[in-house]
Amino acid sequence: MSAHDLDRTLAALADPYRRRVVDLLRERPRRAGELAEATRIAFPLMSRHLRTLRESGLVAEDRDEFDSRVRIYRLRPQPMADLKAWLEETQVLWSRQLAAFKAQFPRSRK
Amino acid sequence: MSAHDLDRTLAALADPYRRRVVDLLRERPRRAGELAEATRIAFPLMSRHLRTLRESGLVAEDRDEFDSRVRIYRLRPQPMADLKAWLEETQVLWSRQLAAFKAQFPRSRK
DNA sequence: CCGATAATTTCTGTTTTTGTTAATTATTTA
DNA sequence: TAAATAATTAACAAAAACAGAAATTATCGG
Repeated sequence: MSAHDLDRTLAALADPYRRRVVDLLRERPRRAGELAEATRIAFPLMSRHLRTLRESGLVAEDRDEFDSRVRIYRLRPQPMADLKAWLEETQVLWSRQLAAFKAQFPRSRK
Repeated sequence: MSAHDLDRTLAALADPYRRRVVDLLRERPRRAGELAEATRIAFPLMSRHLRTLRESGLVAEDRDEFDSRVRIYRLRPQPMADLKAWLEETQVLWSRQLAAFKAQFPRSRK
């Protein structure tokens, strides 16, 4: 996972509509049209947001097995897992900072 | 923590320079000028990125105790903790999806 | 094959964000 | 108090992201 990937993930998640889509998809996969209606935006607009999400790797598209006009979107776990890993790394370095700080003032303040 | 806050956090993190700053700050607090030099960008540009980070709540600014021209930036934990919580919520809903899916096909595929 | 449906792409104008350079503010030091 | 330093704000041009409307593609059902 490169730093560049994290950028794309974060940029994709930074839009309110797109985060709304992710919020919907984490419950279950949904059709493109369903996402547009639930979000109250025009189809073409949703379509472009979905493309952005696809290109960032956050979602994937399947076709409905009975009607292949219908595109079903689902969340892909990897990008968000990578993001979470980065956040966790931050927290590790953080607690290390805190430890170093405490070591400077060893006298506990009881 | 509102959805709006998450947007600001994500938007702030979505820029490569700003993420570089966060990467530097998670090791230890640093002076504004130090951040500009380490990132190889002009001071005014860094200054604006720092403002964005400040406004998102990701960093805070202190003055050096001996020279108050110097501004020292440090990371604030809350926004990233909130973001992590959102990611974890996603993973919970996720595993629920997976469980529901498995329940539909109870026959394990030995 | 034809009309209807699901969704995407293209085109275009607008707003936001980004980077540069110049000017400004606040503080320290001589 | 004047020069130097640390950093920010202001002004402006270039680049990118956004949203709406129209046109296009692919597939289904009769």
